[in-house]
Amino acid sequence: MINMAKRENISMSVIRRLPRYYRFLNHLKNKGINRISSKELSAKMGFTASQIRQDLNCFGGFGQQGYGYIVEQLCDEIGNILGVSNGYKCILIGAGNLGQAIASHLSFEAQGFHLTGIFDNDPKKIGTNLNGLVIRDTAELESFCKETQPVMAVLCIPRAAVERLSDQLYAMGIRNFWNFSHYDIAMKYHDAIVENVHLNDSLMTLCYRISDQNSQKP
Amino acid sequence: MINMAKRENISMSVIRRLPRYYRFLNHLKNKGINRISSKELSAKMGFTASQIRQDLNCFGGFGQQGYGYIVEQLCDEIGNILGVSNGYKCILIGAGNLGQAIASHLSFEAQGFHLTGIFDNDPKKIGTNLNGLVIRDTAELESFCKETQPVMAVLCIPRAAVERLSDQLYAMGIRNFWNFSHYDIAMKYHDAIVENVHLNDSLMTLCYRISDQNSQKP
DNA sequence: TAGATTGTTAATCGATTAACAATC
DNA sequence: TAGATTGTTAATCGATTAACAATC
Repeated sequence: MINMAKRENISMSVIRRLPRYYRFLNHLKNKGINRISSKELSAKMGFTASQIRQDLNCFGGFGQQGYGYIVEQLCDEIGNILGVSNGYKCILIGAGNLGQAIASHLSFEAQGFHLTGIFDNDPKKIGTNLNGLVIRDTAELESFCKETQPVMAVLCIPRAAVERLSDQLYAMGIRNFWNFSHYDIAMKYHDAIVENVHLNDSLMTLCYRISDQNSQKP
Repeated sequence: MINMAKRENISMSVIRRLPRYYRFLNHLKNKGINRISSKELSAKMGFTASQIRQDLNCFGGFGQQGYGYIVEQLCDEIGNILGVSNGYKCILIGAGNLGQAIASHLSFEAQGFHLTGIFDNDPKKIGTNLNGLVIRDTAELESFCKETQPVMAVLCIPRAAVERLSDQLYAMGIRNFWNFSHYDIAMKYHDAIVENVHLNDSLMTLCYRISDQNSQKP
């Protein structure tokens, strides 16, 4: 809705850098810094100034020639582009350690989403409170979704459970997933948006890099 | 150590795909599948067959012409490349929700690392048990590291705490970090390997993609 | 042997960087 | 105005895909 003028097929490489810009600019804004040039930002963030200008200009000309960018304005602009105040309704499935961590994360820090329901199938957990929300029985999923129409589901359940549940969620109209399981859900649905957080993959990558560095030493 | 013959400056794009290969091949192996061609794997994983062959050949010729790859052999080979049985000693700092989730994750699922210590500065947590390890006072960090020489540190603490602690960890010889904070630690040390998991960034990316798709609908 | 599929080289595509005219 | 820095086009670099000879 906002400034869609220029936007057209933004590449994933650019999209993945946006939150980083937002993070840094927010930090500068809170520190009371007013103005910044792409060159200065480049030094702070480790991107080239050229890339920063290139990235920003996918969405519009936010700077002033000869002057640079106004931190607060640019920050808000990127916030809007990201949709930090969209408040998309979402549900979280799986209230284990990870689910609990994500739930508190979602309530306190994250923006752009509004957590409306938490589900688990452990009788010990059902009915208890987590960050101001009562944990519901997975059996209630269908009625709950019919009523509240969540847009996104956070999947903090094991692989096998996702294989079972994802079809149900899809059938209920959910097309967006934040997936923490090892299951590659994106292969299944052509019109779903899936953001994966594969912690194991991340850790293995680190392991490779450590091994690799060690083997390159004399 | 193993098959370093071909390996030379592997790109991050390739490295990030390795755990995914490992995951899929492991799954096939467990299902008792013996043989697979790059074409079949391509259909399952959503990479092109060409890319799969290209990737694997960074490390060696693991296949047989006219036949394909032996699943178990290829899986083990990639496991070795990743270093899944290296058992690098590591410590975890921050036993909040996320830290707890990661600790159980590390003990049960992840490979390549061995968690030897957990630290927090909350008196309520210190001394309690988490996944078979006692939570220690952050004040003991130095003596503990001198004694056990961990190679990697998992950072499950807030940004401000990382700013303070990272220098200490670096001074104690730790050069590898699995960083869950919003602080970009990699900018600080030229010789550190940092694997970031920025959950907020991931979530914001998802938010952007949802907004973007909605705005492109009629 | 014929068919299949690899390993590898060449072609294409996309992303990053450099350069510079426009302009505040 | 002169200096600075953007927005944007062109050049470079790297990653992916296609093609095919080698060979099981």
